[in-house]
Amino acid sequence: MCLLALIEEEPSYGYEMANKLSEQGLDLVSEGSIYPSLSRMQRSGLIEGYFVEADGPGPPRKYYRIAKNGKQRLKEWKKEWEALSTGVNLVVKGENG
Amino acid sequence: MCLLALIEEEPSYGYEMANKLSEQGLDLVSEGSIYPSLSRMQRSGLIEGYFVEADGPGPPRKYYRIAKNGKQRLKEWKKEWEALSTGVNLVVKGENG
DNA sequence: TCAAAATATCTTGCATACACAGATATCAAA
DNA sequence: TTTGATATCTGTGTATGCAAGATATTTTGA
Repeated sequence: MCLLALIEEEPSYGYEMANKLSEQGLDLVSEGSIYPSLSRMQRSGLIEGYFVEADGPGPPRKYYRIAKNGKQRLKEWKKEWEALSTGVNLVVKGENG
Repeated sequence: MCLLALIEEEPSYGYEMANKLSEQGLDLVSEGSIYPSLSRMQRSGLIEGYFVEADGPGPPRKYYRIAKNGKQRLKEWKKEWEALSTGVNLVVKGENG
């Protein structure tokens, strides 16, 4: 979901997304998770990939943009995340019967 | 973490915890996940189990109370959850570089 | 009396996700 | 020409989650 959310804001590539997530404290998400996840999302039609030559050093970057299905899926995922995090917060803060 | 948090508040048993979590909208957590998870936590010393006869129908209930290691672990998990949910919320709300 | 329903736990089988580690490729700078 | 930064991808082991079903006990009601 986070990868999709980043891509929705603006197209990006794996390496850059790993760094962005890491900046937000989500450094548990390593490249070994990100690349397979991006591949899966492309295969299932949530995102579209295209290559862009790097301006600096390094091989071509595989950029991804969000697809129509991806926008829909992201909306659902956000709702699910909302419900999940709300529920978890209620439980860990001890507000339950 | 949610199971531990429930048990810390007051000792409980799997079936009851499943219902409590479900009330908070966490009905993704089915019994097929809860019982193995409780067993693992007992095996690793985070919680302690004991049997209590049911007052209504049904077989004896396996109650769990939190152990010393469990309290410590729960504190860590809460901190991790805090960092994770904060990070995810920043990303899905589009507040990143 | 006997069947059904509610309560409660546990196990097996399957799929999948992920982290870790390492392989690979490209280009710039020293 | 070697090092370092950038960038992607893959293989392996482990953990985990769920669905589904087996099992047990007691109450309720037909």
